[in-house]
Amino acid sequence: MPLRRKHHNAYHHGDLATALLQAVEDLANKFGLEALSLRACAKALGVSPAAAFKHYADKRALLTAFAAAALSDMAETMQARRAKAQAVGSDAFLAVGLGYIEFALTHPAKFQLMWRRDLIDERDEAFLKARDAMQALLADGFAQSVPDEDAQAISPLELLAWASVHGLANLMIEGPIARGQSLEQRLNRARSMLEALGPALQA
Amino acid sequence: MPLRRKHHNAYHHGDLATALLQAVEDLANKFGLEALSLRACAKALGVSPAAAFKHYADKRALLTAFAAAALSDMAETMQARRAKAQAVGSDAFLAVGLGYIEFALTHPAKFQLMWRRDLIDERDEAFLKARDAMQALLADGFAQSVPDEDAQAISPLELLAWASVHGLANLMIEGPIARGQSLEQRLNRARSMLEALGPALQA
DNA sequence: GAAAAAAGTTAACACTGGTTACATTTATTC
DNA sequence: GAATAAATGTAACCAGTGTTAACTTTTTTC
Repeated sequence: MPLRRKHHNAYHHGDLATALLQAVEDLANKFGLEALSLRACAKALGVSPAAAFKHYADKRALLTAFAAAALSDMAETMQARRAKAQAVGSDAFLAVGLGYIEFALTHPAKFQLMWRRDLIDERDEAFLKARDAMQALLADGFAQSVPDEDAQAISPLELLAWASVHGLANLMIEGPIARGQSLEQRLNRARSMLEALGPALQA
Repeated sequence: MPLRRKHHNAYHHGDLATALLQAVEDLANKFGLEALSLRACAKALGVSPAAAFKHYADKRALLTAFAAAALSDMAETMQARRAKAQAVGSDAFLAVGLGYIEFALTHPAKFQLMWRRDLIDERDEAFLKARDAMQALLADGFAQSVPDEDAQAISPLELLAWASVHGLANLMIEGPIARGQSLEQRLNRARSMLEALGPALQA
């Protein structure tokens, strides 16, 4: 049964637009990105397949909106981690890197969809804005000790940091690393990896 | 027109089993993994859609065979790189890492499909064998200076090396890094990244 | 309260894709 | 050269998907 809110009964869903975004996440997490379909989302919400088109032009538009929101989410999470670390005085780099990996592991659908060029519209303004914002945050968080000549360019060290957390997230989500282990165990391995990266950052 | 070989005319293809593997690669590289279908492969080979089932139980079996071959290919490539580097006396670690990335960039279909748990049968013996072989090769190539207590376990340093090349490959293939740049330019960035990793390996 | 807008439903279309049953053609075996 | 096996084609089935058109119900507007 859908929730009933002020001014909304069973016929009018209330906020189908955001409910669809949630359905995308739920179904993608349960059955995988490839099994995702508009019809499945509609069915999960108890709504007709055609209803989605009143809120999104097509499937790609829905997934693009989802990806943009996912990017913002991720950026927000990492920003919070960095701020917290700076406040406490602990390693901000480690906090950002771990935040990246933890977000990916706890929100696999969001993390995976935001890279799927075949499923989303990369020219979408909101999406591009969100992606640039996260990229800037990454460069900022990863390269605090490394002075950038060009703020746009990504230095080898920044790239190393980004690639290693990105790669570990992928290896853990769809690869053979740490399969079947708990989130804590995985994060411990991630922390070890990031600590091993330390010497490269001072050099 | 299909090639005609000894004892094979247009009706009997000759070696449809391996031709299908090639078709998988070609179509995946051209149109992406998601656009891949048995029918498209059959059409590309000028063969009926049903013909594939005489050689593979189903679509998944074909893709699994492809993934297993891809893993063997990749392992072979990296082994060759390592041997060459050792013969010349250059950095074997760098050679293996660059080999990983170059293989991924020049054979994106192979690289991407071998991680797609939703498309292949991970319990397949040939596939598992190939994956274990590559994993062993990676650990061996990446961790020459790092003594392993447990040969099965992957040390933080090994993980760092693997994750960074894996991540960079992914960021370059489907991510926003080095988009539109030539293979050489990309490999240069990869080399810079790997060189930045150097200090971590000596520590 | 009537008119218009918004949100949903129903029903269908068009297409794709994997898969199978059965007939047909070529290759191999004895 | 006949019999058998192997390889392919034909045709269809069936389930699923995105999408649209036309109609209905609720909400908002004036």
